[in-house]
Amino acid sequence: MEDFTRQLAYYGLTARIKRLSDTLNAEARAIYAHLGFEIQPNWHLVLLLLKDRELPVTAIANALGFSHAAIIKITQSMKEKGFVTSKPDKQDARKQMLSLTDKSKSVLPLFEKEWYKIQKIVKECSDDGFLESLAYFENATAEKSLSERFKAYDE
Amino acid sequence: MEDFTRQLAYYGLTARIKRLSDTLNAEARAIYAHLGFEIQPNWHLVLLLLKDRELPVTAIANALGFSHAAIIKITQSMKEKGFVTSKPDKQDARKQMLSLTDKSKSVLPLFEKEWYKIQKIVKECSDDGFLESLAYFENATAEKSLSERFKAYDE
DNA sequence: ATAATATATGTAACCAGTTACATAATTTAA
DNA sequence: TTAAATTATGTAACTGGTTACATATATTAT
Repeated sequence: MEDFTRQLAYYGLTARIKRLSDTLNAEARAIYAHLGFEIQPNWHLVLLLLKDRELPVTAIANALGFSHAAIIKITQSMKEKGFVTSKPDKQDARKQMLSLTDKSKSVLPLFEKEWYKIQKIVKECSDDGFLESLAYFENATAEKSLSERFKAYDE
Repeated sequence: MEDFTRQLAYYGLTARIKRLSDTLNAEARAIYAHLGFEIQPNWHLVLLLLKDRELPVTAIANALGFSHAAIIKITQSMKEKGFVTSKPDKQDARKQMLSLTDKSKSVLPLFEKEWYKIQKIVKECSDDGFLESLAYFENATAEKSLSERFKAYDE
């Protein structure tokens, strides 16, 4: 029996999306290993985000759609590898402003060259409407979540 | 800054897919809680798969695209809740044949009614090409993985 | 027949995220 | 101006998957 989840159409969507997510992650890891880059998936988001700005944890979490706890973990590993630093905000002592180190800035052009290739390859594997379809779904569920829609269904 | 990952187009795909996956999972949980169903996301895959068949662990793993270890964990919880049972295969003593219990069979029609609603709602949130786009990506990366494509890129 | 290889299940350790909770700083309101 | 509410960071416990390893059975080759 080949891929039961496809036969299920919308019933199998969740599982297929999960699988796709795991695949993309594993592939990113494989590519970084191949290149000898000591970075992990998702770090590129932080690197690109902080490229032109300095931001506190919560702002990064909001921009990327992760929990603040996740951002703390991610940036802590990035700190250990010397890619980011933090210093308390002068105006608001609660905030830790995160920014790229010189090391980051010096390797970023190299990273960006490879990310560009990856992006081309991902695009090559996507049909024309993929990003639009994804945005459509994101917009629809942001407007009214699936569970809210479900509760409203019978009324 | 609203959703930096969208600005990144294909650079942000992985993160958006991950987020979508997590959302779908959380929403499924919320709906089951709302309905008072004592099942978890992914269980429906196993229930539908075993509805008309008896299968060993590995076959389920292959059909659903999970590791066999994941299937063991999932079906163990399902056993604890009384939805599946296992018995050793007569022909091959290595295999544990998994099948639905009477309890499962009796509640399945009720579950299927609600899954139908969920499926309608997911469809409502998807634009026409979504499943096709997803299949396109799955096919492309199955044929040649992203990391293989990457390695071949420069040649 | 027996040795080597392959397959099936099960377990352990790990991983990257989550939610829930704790604490400190800031802002708002009485 | 002080109490209450909010916001920001950080930590702990949990979760649902993974890979790596161990063991039992079956299959293949000699």
